[in-house]
Amino acid sequence: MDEFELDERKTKILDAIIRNYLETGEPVGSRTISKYTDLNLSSATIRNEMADLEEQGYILQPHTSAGRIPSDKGYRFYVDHLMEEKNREVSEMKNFVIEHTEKMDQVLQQVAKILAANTNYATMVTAPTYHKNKVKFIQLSNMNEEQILATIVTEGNLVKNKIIPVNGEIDNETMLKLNFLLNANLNGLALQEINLGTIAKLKEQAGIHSAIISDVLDTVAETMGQEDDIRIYTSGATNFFKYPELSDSEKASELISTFEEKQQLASLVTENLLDEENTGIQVYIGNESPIQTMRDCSVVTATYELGEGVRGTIGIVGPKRMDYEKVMDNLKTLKNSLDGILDKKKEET
Amino acid sequence: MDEFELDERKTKILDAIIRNYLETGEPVGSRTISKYTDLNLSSATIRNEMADLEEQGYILQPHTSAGRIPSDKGYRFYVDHLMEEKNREVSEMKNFVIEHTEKMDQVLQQVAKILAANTNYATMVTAPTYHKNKVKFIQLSNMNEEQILATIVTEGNLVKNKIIPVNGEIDNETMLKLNFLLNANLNGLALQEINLGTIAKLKEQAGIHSAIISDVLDTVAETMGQEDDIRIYTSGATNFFKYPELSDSEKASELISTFEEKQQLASLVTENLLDEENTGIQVYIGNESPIQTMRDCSVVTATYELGEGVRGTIGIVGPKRMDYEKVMDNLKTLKNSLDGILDKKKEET
DNA sequence: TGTTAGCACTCCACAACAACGAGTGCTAAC
DNA sequence: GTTAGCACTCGTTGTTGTGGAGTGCTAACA
Repeated sequence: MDEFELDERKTKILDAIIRNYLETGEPVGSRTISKYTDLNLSSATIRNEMADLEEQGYILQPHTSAGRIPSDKGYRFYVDHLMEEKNREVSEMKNFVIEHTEKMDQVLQQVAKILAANTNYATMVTAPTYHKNKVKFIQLSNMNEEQILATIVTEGNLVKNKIIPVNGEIDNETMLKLNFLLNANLNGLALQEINLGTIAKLKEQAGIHSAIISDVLDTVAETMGQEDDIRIYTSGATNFFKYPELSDSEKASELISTFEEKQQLASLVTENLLDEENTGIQVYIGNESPIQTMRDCSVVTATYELGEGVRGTIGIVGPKRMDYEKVMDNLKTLKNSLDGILDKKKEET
Repeated sequence: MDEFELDERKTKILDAIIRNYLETGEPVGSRTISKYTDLNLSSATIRNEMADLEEQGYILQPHTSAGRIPSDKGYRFYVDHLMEEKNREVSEMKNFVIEHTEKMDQVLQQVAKILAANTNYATMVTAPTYHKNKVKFIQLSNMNEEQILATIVTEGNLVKNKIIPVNGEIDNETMLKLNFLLNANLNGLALQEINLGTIAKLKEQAGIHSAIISDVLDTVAETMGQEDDIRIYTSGATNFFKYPELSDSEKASELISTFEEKQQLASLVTENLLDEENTGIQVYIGNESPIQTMRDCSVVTATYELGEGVRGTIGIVGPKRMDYEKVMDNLKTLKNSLDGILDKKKEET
């Protein structure tokens, strides 16, 4: 119950300190606050209050004769209680996304880019993964004597192909039979529902072609079980240079590396994606983040859900003194634009 | 005819200056060279020779009382005439690549990573593009009442899918006819060979389904005309920080941005890929590079050819004082490993 | 009892300055 | 043609001192 530790005046002062620091990035002194607020208090009084706030752990003094900066606890209090939540429009984005849903990867890259340009922070967007996704359609076709092509489509319209080598061409009748077999047994099933029983039955009915069934099932598993390669798009990694507290070459280098080796970012994502309840926005301040290199940063992520079970994450990484209001506003609007797009598209047509 | 401008002694001195500078990154003075070489000359003599070399444009003096550093012209001379070309083995890479040719994108990312770790420079690898590529197989299939799935496979085994909306299901007979039509008319053709005549003929034969043919042809064009989205994998962008001459935040930021916005790197690639003759290794020193942000860097690229017409590029970007011998050695070995892999694989099976 | 003015103190930032040394060009002697 | 010697240049590094922003504390005040 943090908020009961602070009376109204202390709260106002803390709010003023943080807002000021968010703007300038410089430690803020008592005199500044005395003028900045409408409290009509002298700097001396403010100093007393600041001493208290420091004792309670909301602010820090980089060195004896400097002003104060917010601590992680201070930021957390700000995000939880002080910040106003705006609700602007980012409607251009909405239309943009809706109009281009086919070329998902380019759209997501573009989303990351626009968001980075908009906020001046580093951004990441993960491609939607298809939790609870179901097989919609499977097609085997003869390509030539040595190869057949397997195509698998899921409910989320994710398509995957595999070229399967075979010995000698398979005649058309067998092909039709195999196609029928696969679709009859697998369509509408989620990955978890395809159990050993189903597989055994399939293979039995396929007779001598059971090897092909195996290959197809492998591809199905690969298509639907995405955990090994979440696609992550990033942009604006060099924005870290814009904030002196992150721009010394060691820190910047670490952070940018993390963005370059995109897989490291996955840990920011996975826990949120799996949590069925979580539909909102997460804020990690400093050490709250699961990624060590980001201990001097804040991370804000939002989970979007294009359609039933089709989820991805958008994240913004910046200095702890990031403009939380703006960032969360951006993320919310974006999330709202993306949520349920698949369903909306269906309704339209 | 640069080499006739320099007598043997001047050449030796220039060689010594450049090698020394490659190692240290510091301007090198006459005394150092006097000891570094086996010429048994005093520093004063070296100074005289250095004055000549400077006048001829091979070396530069950052300021009056500093040693000399190589100019672009100096590096060029070094690369063209002085450097020894080693031929070590990077055989691990070879096996690695051969064993994993299915998951191309992961392999290429890995290649970029290994190369970056090996050289301590920034690296880029472009996915092979399929020049002169031909249609191998086209398959349309009914997914449900509203959608059909088009799958296109090229000679290079590049597969692309498109979901095409239709009004009402198409009966199986029509489907077979359309499939036959497409394959009979398009198989074996390169993009350039699919002309208006072919298209008109196709549409005519398709009758009321000519709209579907249009959609399929669009997808074919998209699959084979790759110029808009060359996939580029990068690694080690933060290596720029390792070289003081590139690590000030402005320069580093520019360079890293260029690597992040991968599309900007495409200009390094396109000219080489299209040039049928070019099979070797390109070196761009300083302003020779087509990318402005790399004026303080050197870029070395190699074009590999997995199979007939299936080409990609590997590039290394580092400071002008990069270890050209090592870099070119690495690239050559890698290139040799990749060249003709598709054909080799065929022979194996 | 809470608020404020005043003051001595701390400590960082920054500029000025000096000392150093690596390297040069030039001259004169070998 | 080569080299020793020397005066000179100029960037680097370390020192020193000054200014200012901000603090904590004390004492006076409402």
